[in-house]
Amino acid sequence: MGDKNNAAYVTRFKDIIKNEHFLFGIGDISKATGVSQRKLRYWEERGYIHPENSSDEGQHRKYSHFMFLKIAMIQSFLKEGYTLSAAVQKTNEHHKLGKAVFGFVKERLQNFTFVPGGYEIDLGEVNDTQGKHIYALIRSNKKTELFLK
Amino acid sequence: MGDKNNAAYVTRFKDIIKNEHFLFGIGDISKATGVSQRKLRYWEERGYIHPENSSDEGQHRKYSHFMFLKIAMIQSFLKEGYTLSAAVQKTNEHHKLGKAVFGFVKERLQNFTFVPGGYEIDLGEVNDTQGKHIYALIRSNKKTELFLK
DNA sequence: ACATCTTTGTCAAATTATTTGACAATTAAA
DNA sequence: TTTAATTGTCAAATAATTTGACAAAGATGT
Repeated sequence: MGDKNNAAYVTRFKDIIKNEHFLFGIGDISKATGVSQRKLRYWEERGYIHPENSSDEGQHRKYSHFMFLKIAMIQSFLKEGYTLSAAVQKTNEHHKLGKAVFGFVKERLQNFTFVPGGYEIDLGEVNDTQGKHIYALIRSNKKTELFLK
Repeated sequence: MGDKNNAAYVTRFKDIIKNEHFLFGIGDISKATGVSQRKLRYWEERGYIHPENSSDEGQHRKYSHFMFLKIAMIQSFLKEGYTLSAAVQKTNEHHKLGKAVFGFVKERLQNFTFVPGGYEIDLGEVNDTQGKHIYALIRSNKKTELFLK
């Protein structure tokens, strides 16, 4: 159980991560994924990826986090020997996984308590457990533990 | 239980999110947080925030996701009426929460199953439950549910 | 083996975004 | 009211990206 201050902090934190909408320049994506800018423009030309730009937001390509994950995934399959179009197909099979995974934590973060070396995070109620919540105990240099309370 | 293909996908996905290291330009941060570039440079001057640059990575300021969260949090406190130094202090109280929260999901993602409208994600074993795992059922337009299996 | 197609690299000229330094304007504190 | 802190604006310079073009490399098909 976090105290009142932590609840406010979490509310603020949740608002930020829930609404975070950041974009990367092509150079940033290239460096972060190891895919050259030339490749990125070609993939765009082929219709595999899309920058996210509105007309009032500058003339440079800007990519979302979702697109970053997609690009990294395509690259990963390419490295495995897949052809480009196959890599794109494999990537698209679960193109919503990233949204789901990160969306999960953004939705489920209820509260947190500061503990020695880290945090205990309340992820909310678990079905069929008489109202028990699942907590993640996250400490530096230790494997995260999950427990019910 | 995901099948063999999904386990490989998750491994790849985990590798990407675990090692993701992306950086934002100052314009991107400014747009994403609503904090002007002038302000960001002033906060840097004051020692409150730091771009992350190595000498071989260009001359423009580049900020990490962690720094993005910090900046957004400071802005949030400022909007609440705190002085800049107080906002920074409040933000620094839990400067590791972001790392903990996102680190949790990166560490704990075990596997996933595609279900109608979304995914069922296995987050691994829960203490004192005879080896049961906690699953998140994430579907579009539905609240995420957690259950033990 | 050769021809064709796809993909990636390189480069120049132009454009856009960021930098620094400086000063002004606004806001907050004493 | 004065002083200090914070933010806005601007010019000149520099860095990063754009587009178009062509070359080079790699893959595919006959």
